[in-house]
Amino acid sequence: MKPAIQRRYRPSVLSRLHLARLHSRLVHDEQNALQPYGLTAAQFDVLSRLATEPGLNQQMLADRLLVTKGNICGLIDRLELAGLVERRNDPQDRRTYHLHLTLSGVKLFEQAAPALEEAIGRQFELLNDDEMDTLLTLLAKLDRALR
Amino acid sequence: MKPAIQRRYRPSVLSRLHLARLHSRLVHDEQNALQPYGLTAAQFDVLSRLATEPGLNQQMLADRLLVTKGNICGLIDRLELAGLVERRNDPQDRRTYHLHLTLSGVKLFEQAAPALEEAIGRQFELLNDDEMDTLLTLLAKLDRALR
DNA sequence: AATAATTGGTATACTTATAAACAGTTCAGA
DNA sequence: TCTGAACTGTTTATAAGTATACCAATTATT
Repeated sequence: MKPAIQRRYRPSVLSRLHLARLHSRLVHDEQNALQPYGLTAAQFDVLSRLATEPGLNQQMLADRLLVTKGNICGLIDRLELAGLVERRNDPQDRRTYHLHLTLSGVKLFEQAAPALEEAIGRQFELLNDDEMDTLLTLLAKLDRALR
Repeated sequence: MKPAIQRRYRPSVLSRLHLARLHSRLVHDEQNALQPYGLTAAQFDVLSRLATEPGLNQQMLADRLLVTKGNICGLIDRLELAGLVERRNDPQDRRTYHLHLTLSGVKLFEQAAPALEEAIGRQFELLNDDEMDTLLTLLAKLDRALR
């Protein structure tokens, strides 16, 4: 039973490790919440974005979600196959598609969204209003630094 | 130019969105820092863990990194092929391997680690000591809630 | 008008991740 | 002893994700 060597990490590295592990756990938790609806986190993100900005094209959607258009292409393929999203042609520009939720896409999103919100609420319920505020401020500050 | 519909999110959901975007940017940034060394973030994580806990088996390593053993299997395959890690047999238990860095694995890690630390330092340099402390506390609190 | 540069979507190859099934090994207990 | 449960690593199928190269369509430049 030799003790593991404990490195002393610098505060920034320690924060980064914590953040990575927390993120991993949050994602795992949310996958569970979405599973009953047959959605992955990435698919939900697409539905969510298209619910608020219908008609986006694939490149713009990729920019919103911070992923590549190649990734979006496959995601939309699967969502279209599942009948949740449709590609509509643009009469002005034949390179592009406008993405829209189908009726069942809207319905599924409206069921899944509250379930996910509730799961997220539970994840953060240990924080009081002040702490939540502080966290938001710090995250925003870091976010700004990397843009 | 129709304005995008702005949903009003609850604080917990807003925090979660911020956190997801921040994580995405941090990862992207770190991939860039590791690229000169021919390492991905996942591969670096393996090297880092094996540097502090040599002799781990694949299941234990998977537990440490919060991933599955199936994932580790492929990761180690590639790292072994690159000559950075080796699998050593256990004379007592023929099911298991002990994982060790090779000499070049150690060397590469010792080059890449400071570069990554520096990148992480830059990511957090906008926070002063107090803020860093607060962030750590909040992350730890959330982390605990999900364990 | 002709050509060049940019843009949008797709295809391919690779890495990472999960879950589930599988094969061999170890070990506890009847 | 032998049988069954548990464990270790591998494989497979599926889903994301990147980077790169490509084609077709649009826009800018000369």
